[in-house]
Amino acid sequence: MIRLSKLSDYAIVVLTTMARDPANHCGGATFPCGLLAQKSGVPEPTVAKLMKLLAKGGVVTSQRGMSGGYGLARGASDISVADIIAAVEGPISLTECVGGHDDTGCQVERLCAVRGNWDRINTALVGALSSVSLAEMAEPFIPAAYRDGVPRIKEIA
Amino acid sequence: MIRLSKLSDYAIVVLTTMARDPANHCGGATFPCGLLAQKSGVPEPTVAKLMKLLAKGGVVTSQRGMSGGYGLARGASDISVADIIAAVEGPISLTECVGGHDDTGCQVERLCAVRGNWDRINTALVGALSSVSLAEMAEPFIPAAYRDGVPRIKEIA
DNA sequence: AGGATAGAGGACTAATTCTGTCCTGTATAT
DNA sequence: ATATACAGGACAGAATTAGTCCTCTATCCT
Repeated sequence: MIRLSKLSDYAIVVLTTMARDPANHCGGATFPCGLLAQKSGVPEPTVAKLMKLLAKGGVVTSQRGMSGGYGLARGASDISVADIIAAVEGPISLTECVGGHDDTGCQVERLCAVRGNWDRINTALVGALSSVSLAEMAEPFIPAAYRDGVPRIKEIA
Repeated sequence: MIRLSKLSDYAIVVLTTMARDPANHCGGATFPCGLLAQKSGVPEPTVAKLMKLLAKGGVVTSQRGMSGGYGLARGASDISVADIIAAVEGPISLTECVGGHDDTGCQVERLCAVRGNWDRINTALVGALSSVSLAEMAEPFIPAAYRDGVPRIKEIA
């Protein structure tokens, strides 16, 4: 299974929480870690770790001092899932030997003529992750049965 | 970094070796583990482990006994990278809570309204991995400078 | 038939990576 | 001045992965 680290998963959850919060409807709202932990259900130390990474990655802005906190660096539609993952986990790549890491001492290197071809897959992957924005992730999840105008139970009765 | 396990990486390398081998030009050739290890540069015990998984996943066929070995189950163009990864690592999904795992005891579940939205990303990811075939991975890697008909050094002189 | 080859299946150890937590230092608003 | 809140790094425990090995079964060749 291709795994996303839990940290990235949490990042999406926390950022989604921020994007959804009414206080952020005008944009620019800041939330301290404790509040984010409370609203999202993610443990506070973990939230703190996360936000530091996200701030460094330019996904959120930070404000120190009293009544400080973190806020989205730009609109939720302008933040892609790829941005978030890159901030938390570093550059997105499936294998180690993509992008000029000639010093990894890969024993198969001499015989491995596959290397360059991974680029295609990485490109496809990054494209897929870039095509989904935080705003889309923040949309309420609607079970398939209720999509496309299928009437609710109440309306059936 | 979204990481592919090393095993999957090796799988691509080994399968690529098989697809490229002249003996397989007519298709249906079988290679014992030892030979595959030798040709690919991947340690033999690892190759053995790999091939078992790939056989179980239907990517390769196995033939026991003397002069037996493994062969591609179908043409290299009909084997996608997604097939290979699925065989080695199990179902492709970025997060644990996709696909009805209601018993994982996810503490955030109640507050996590993101779950269903991961499907979009998973779909995009699987699409990306399905769109690249083993045959494409087996193509010799040509540095960008020499693509698109740029003459080789020899031809320049 | 008998021996040699080669895969099937599973168990196990070591290493790596990830997770989650804590501590100290610095900036800011009241 | 002081309390709040982020910045940065260090660290121990847990979980996963990697890699190896052993035994059993099937098939081919002599």
